[in-house]
Amino acid sequence: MTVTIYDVARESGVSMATVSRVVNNNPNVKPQTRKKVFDAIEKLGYRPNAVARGLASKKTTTVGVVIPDISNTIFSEVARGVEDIANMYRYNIILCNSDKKKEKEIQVINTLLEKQVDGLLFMGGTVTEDHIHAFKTASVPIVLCGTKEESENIPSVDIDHEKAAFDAVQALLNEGHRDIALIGGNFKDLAKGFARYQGYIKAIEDAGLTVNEDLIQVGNFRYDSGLEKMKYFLESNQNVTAVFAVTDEMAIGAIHAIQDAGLKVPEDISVISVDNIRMASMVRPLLTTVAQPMYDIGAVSMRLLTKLMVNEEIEQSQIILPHELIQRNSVKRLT
Amino acid sequence: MTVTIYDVARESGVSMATVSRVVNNNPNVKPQTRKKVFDAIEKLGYRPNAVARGLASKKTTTVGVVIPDISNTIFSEVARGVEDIANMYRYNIILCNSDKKKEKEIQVINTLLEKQVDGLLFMGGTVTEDHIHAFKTASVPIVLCGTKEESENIPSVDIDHEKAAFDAVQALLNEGHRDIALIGGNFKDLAKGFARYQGYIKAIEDAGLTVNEDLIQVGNFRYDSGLEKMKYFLESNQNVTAVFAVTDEMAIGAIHAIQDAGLKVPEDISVISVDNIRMASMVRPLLTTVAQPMYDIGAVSMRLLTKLMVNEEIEQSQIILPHELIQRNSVKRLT
DNA sequence: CTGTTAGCGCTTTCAG
DNA sequence: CTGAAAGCGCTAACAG
Repeated sequence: MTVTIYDVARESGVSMATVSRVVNNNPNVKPQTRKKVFDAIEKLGYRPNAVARGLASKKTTTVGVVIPDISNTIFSEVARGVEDIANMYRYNIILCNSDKKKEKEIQVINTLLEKQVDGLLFMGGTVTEDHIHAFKTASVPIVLCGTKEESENIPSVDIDHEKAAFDAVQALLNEGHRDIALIGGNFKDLAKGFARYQGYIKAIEDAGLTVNEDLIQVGNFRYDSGLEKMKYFLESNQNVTAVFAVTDEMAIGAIHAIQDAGLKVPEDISVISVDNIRMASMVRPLLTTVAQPMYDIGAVSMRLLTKLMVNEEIEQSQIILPHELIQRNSVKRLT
Repeated sequence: MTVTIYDVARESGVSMATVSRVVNNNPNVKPQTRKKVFDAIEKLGYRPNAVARGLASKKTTTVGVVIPDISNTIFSEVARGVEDIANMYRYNIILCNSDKKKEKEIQVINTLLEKQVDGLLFMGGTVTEDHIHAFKTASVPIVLCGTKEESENIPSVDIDHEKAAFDAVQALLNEGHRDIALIGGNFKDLAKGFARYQGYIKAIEDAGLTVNEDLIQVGNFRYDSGLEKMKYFLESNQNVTAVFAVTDEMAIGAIHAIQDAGLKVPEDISVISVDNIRMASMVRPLLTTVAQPMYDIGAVSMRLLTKLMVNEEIEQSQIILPHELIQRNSVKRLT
């Protein structure tokens, strides 16, 4: 039924080894022989079986990717970078959603390893002891994408979230703002929740101001919570002239809360955040934000992984990508 | 180095076959034996090799998914539905971006087939003869997700794009609008481009009106083109009271063009579209649109594929999912 | 309930 | 430049 390498060998009058060589572009084959084999392949409609190849060669040319949620634009942009580079190096991607649930993460890591992936890309929240344990049982390289862990023993690529937040808040400070509210995220989320919160604190204190706890609310990174927390600030009559939201989505929610209250951004209140999702330039006013290079985070992670998979020399295994303030129209100088 | 089923067999004093049975939950194993085997597995840290299993059993429990662009929210929401259901039935997903390029599509279909996936989910634009040819060489089931092809011989799941557009335009008509502009998409895209255009035409004609070619512009489905085409209508002083954009993104672009011109939505011009992406409820005014059940399209496709993969009886292989008008705030009755 | 024995389709020494 | 042969780690009859 299915045509195998053996059939091709017989048809073209050579051995399996030779067919294997031509299929794998091994140069040690006489052109004539090569042609005979190609003809037979064509004639029989032969398609190499990657599973058999994987078993024999112990390489599957596929890498496992564990991602919190592919339908979340941040992650899907990262995933695109991952896939493009994977594709460039002829790897395929097995994608698994984890919803940031530890159990699920560990579970998918294991099934990915059973599938004999040549490498693993892990995107997610926090890397716990259990994760590290699971990684240790792997005999293939792993890189953390958009996260990192304390010991810095596992290769990773991310931005400096604290500094990004710091820069955002400082941009507000530079425009004369002093009463700056924070719409943060769960501190359990080390990167976006905690580090970005820290950046806010640090910027405020660096400016010689004191942090006002009343000006801090924590949401869940999403639009609705940004809207809700901003509404709270407005209704509780806090005297804020600017707000820093740790994600664009929350910032956009905040903008709408402000607008819904009959106020204007940035005339009445300025808004800034971190991320630069596509939507940031699809709102009115256009959102000023600190851009995190999503695509690049994915692309660079994958590139790093490809090197690791072929035991290439690595100069730097803890990569911090640069971020950049994108000035648009949601921040105004305080007069 | 790596521990195999053979090592476990030796360690637990049984045969490979028995180990295989307990690993695969075959009930024909005495509890005691089962326990011995589990102990050995635990002790040796055995992890089944899915590649070897795949070669021996001719099943890989993985399905290939070809998707135009995972970073596009529409597709990533569909992909989430696909993954959830795949996961539920213990399948893994190999994801390949195609950018809707025919060459790339055909190419990834082939590599997916080489990887011996148990089934294929194809999302993309148009299904050509070449695609059909590629599908024919496959010995595994295929389902089209968010597309379909003329002959209706390939299982598919999608919505009725023409009817969805028709309903959107009719909603405008019902509110008294007569001068309705269309911001369409490339007609080469049969589903979103052509079918939705047809729905517009049909609704206008059904209402006894005549189509005004001056009120038709075609964009590229994205935000910027919606903005630009609307700007054109505004500047060319067309007397429109409402616009139907074939995608939410273009509709949001149109809303912003209107607002940028100092007019209001829906007071001055009403806007409606089809899709209901998440962003539709993250803009001001909230976008009125005909919802296409993205997640379900993915979920149902995958469910259909799981049935096909186990040769289950299929009652219906051309599935049309329902769409629904979501009334929000971007449409107003013409007074 | 358990063991034996063929392969699955390919890569990879090792010879020549 | 080419061929023979030994697996890769597992499943699936088949026999008992």
